[in-house]
Amino acid sequence: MGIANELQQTNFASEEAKAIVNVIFTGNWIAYQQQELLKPFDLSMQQYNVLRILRGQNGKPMTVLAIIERMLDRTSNASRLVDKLVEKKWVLRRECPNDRRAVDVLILPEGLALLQQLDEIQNQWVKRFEHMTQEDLIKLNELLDLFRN
Amino acid sequence: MGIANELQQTNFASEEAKAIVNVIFTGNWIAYQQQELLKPFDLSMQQYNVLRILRGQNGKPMTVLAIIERMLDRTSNASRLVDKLVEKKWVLRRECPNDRRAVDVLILPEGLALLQQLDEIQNQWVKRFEHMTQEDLIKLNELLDLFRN
DNA sequence: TTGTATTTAATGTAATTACATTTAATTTTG
DNA sequence: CAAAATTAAATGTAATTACATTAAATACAA
Repeated sequence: MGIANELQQTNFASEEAKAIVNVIFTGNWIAYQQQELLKPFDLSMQQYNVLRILRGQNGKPMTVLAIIERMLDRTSNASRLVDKLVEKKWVLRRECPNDRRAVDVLILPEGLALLQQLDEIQNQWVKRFEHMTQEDLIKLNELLDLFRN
Repeated sequence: MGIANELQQTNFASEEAKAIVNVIFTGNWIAYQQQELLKPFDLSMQQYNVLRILRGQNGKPMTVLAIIERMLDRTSNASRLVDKLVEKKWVLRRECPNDRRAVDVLILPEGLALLQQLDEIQNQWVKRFEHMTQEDLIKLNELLDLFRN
């Protein structure tokens, strides 16, 4: 018996206590699935997140700091994350013209192509949530937002 | 502006896509808070989880494998996790009498006392969810369970 | 029984992460 | 302007984690 079922069975001190464990567990669970999905592309979730942030800029460059500010999972290692993306030729790094301390990062066509490919895979993949109604999903999102205040 | 607000603003491809990001993000967010809460006790979340599993045995020993099976966050490094708990004198490790390959792990009174102290802190801490009704929390737990199928 | 396979835990390792420090550039202040 | 403070990114490091391998004990099969 996995923990997935066990969560329903275990008796928690309170509904709050259960929600805390449930949110963490479900987050890890879905993160793991996403990692598996990205593995064939040699892409970590954080790298994927950075690529999508850069795509959102519509061609405009971003400094490393600006990237960090928008990352879901903030880390001071954004430099090394960008390193990996540069290595794989998905992004370009160059000195920022107005501020020589800063570094501009730009997504390359290869990176955009990769994201497009992943968009399609994700669209297929989310079909696993067909058992949830649109109303369920909206409510879940609302409650998670509420959970964080 | 943090990502917390940004989640509401960003336009996702679908409610499913938003839920995926939301569950992961909220999981990381609450896990971080829990880590901060445990930090003064020099206890990681995984160690805390193992201690609670052992408490659940009501004094009966468990093998490392049995612990792994019940862990929220499965890892093959349970050996090293138990190492840390032994170092801190919260648990006892001894050869399993019926199977000399296996190792029995037992929570010590010091470990139980630590957990009791943490129970109280957690009870105080969950008050931060007072803005959610009991009904909200139950619904959230249901939807998370549904999300995992 | 004896050799093979399996099980249990520990260990080796490479990569990742968190946290602090460093380096270089810019801004602020006197 | 010059010195001090701040900022941006990179780097060093120690700890953690994931994954594979090892070592020892047990189970199984010929």
